[in-house]
Order: sequence, then structure tokens, then C-alpha cells
Amino acid sequence: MKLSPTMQKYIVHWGEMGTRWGVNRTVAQIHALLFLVNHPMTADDIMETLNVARSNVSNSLKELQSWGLVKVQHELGDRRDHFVALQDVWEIFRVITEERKKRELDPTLTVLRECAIEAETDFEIEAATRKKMDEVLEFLEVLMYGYDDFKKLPPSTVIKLLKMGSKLGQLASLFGKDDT
Amino acid sequence: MKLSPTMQKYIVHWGEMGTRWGVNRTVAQIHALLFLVNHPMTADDIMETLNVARSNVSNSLKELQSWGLVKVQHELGDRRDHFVALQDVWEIFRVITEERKKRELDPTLTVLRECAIEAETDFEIEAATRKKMDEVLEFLEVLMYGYDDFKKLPPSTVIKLLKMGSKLGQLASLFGKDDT
DNA sequence: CCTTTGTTTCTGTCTTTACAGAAATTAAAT
DNA sequence: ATTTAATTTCTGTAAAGACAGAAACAAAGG
Repeated sequence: MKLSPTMQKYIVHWGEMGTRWGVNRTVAQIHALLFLVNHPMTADDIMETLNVARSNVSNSLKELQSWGLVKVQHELGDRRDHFVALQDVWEIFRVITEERKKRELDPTLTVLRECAIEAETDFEIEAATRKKMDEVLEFLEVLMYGYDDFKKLPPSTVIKLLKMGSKLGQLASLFGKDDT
Repeated sequence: MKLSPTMQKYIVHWGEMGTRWGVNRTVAQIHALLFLVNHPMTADDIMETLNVARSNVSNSLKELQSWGLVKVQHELGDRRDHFVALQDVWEIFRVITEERKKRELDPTLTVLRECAIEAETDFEIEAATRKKMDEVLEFLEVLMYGYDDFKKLPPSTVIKLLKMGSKLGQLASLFGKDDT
């Protein structure tokens, strides 16, 4: 499949963006391609379109499937796998956030909790340091539990909340005890 | 300076985390060190403590300063630079978010806007694809403007909002027109 | 059961990034 | 101005990651 210059630019940039956030370039590019395109593609289609090795496509697709961003489809009278990407932007965002949380933030939280506990009995550590460790932990926990709450809301509600923006802040500071 | 095992674990993990998010390991480690420690450190102190080359420390510190996460201090009768890290967790978070937004999200937004405009006149691109490009753009814009609003609020208010969590959602769906 | 088609795993190469050590630069103190 | 201390920039090496091509594997059809 031949890409229009605009789509090419889009996909290349998306790949670039990926690398800056620790995502493999090819993975990001394939994701962008499958997102933009309006029909399922085979691994060979992708390979031709992006000019990457077959094996690279295969591994990247596996990665994307493990993230839940891409699914396999079959077409009548064709035994090849056809791949389609999740098409809803908010859903994509939700999936990526959720997955990174699970893969990176959760393990981090575990380690930080261990450290906080060890620090309690480690008299080499100054009280001020211990306090800071606790603060980081508290920060991440508030953030994650907050996130867990918000992710349940429908996108339209989240959009409303985002657009209310700082008005919400005024509201919050009216009542609501600060139980930090 | 000798590190207690707990601090070592903390710092190593922080470095590990950094790499997963596109931050240089040493940069992340030095940041963690300076954050945890309760006094300014010289480049040589850091070098000894973390066992990395002097040049590496120098470059990493420059990087951290460019992010606004570390500042130089001078002590009476000592011409060496002493480095201190920002100590407030919420402020650190704000600075990092802001900086990454500036360095990565803003340029992305520019490219995506260019693409969206080019796509309008590019008849190789299907209508559905164009629509998806617009949706991504819209999504990022809502997110960024929302963020711009919330970052002005004091942390205590944000904490309150986060803790209200999904209750806010119920509120938002009561009134508030959905002007998407 | 053998052939064809499709997919994955393996192996080696290339590219990028991280880093150490040396050289060069800057700046303070005498 | 010269010496000394401090810091940065430069250069080469090492490690990690990305990727292509080949080989191996799996499965469907005849």
C-alpha cells in the first residue's frame, strides 16, 4: 500500500514520539498506520508499506496485541491474519495508560513501599529522607487511586471535567476537607 | 558519601524507571540522590557516591539544571559548585510534566496540526482517516488545555479533586452541557 | 503425507546511546 | 601573570536496542 505524504509524515512523527517515551519506533509506526488506515492489513501489507523486515513486523504486531491495541481478523477464503487497531482515541489512551500503569507504575509502587518500610528501621537514614520517601509514596498513591476513579467515567464526562478546569478548583476549595 | 542499602535500592530503581520513560539512567539516579539527600553535594561527591565518571556527572547535572530540577549553591570559602534538588514532590512533578509538555507534546501538536491541514486538501486521504486525525488533535488539545488549567491550582486542591474522584463525574453529568 | 502458505524464532549486523578518561577551558587566588 | 582548582568538552569504547535475513516451525489443502 502506498502512503500519501501526509500519512507518511504522521506515521514517521508518531514513531519519533514513541522513541522519546520508551516505545520502539517500528511498534509505534505500525500502530499509527493501523489506526489511520480504514481496513485490516496483513503483515506483508505492513511490511511493504513501511519498508521494514517481515520479522520486525511480526514482533511489533505481537507487542501491539499484548497491549490490546491491535486485534487479528480473518477474512473469508484467506488464511492470512489481518490486523486492525483500536479505533477510538479515548479508548486507545485509556488502554495505553492502563497498561503502562500495570507494567511500570505498579512495580515501582511496590519497590517504593519496600523502601519506605526498610527505611523505618534503617538508622543510617535521616528522618528528613524518610519523610521524603513517604511523600513520594503518598503522591503516587493519591495519583493512582485518583486515576482509578476517573478511568471509570465515560470520556464525555471527563471532557466536561477537563473543560471546567480551574473552575472545579474554586469549587473544591469551597467545601471538602483537606485530609492529607 | 556512603549510601545505605535502602537508599541505594531507591536510587537504582529510580534510574531503572527513568530509562523506561526515555530518561538517561545516570540523570535519573543523580536526581534521586540529590532529592533524597539533605544537603548540597559537589560533583565529586556525586561521582564517588554513584561510581560514575566525572564527565557523566557534569553532563547529567547540566541536564537536570536545564530541566529546572537542580540548582547550584555556593558555600562560604569553597569555590566548588554545590548542587541541590528541588525538594517538593508536587513541584517536581509539575516541573517535569511542564518540561516534557514543552519539549515533546507541543512540537507534536504542531506537526499534527500541519498534518490535519494538509489532509484537508490531500484527496489521497480517505474521509475516515481525516476524521481520525482530527479526533487525535482534538483529544490532545482538550487534554493540554485541561492540564494548563489544573496546573494553576494549589496541590492541596488537586489532591481534594483527585480524592473526590468519580463523585465529580456524577456531578459533571448532572449539569454541564457537553460541548464537544 | 507432502506441499504450500503463513508466522515466529534465531543469529548476526548496524545504529544509537551511554559512558569513561583525557584534553581543554575557565576562573579564582596568590 | 602564573599557578592551582574546578568544570566542561572532546574522543574513543562499550553496551544496549533495533532490525534484516535466514532458518525453523505450524498449519491448512490437496
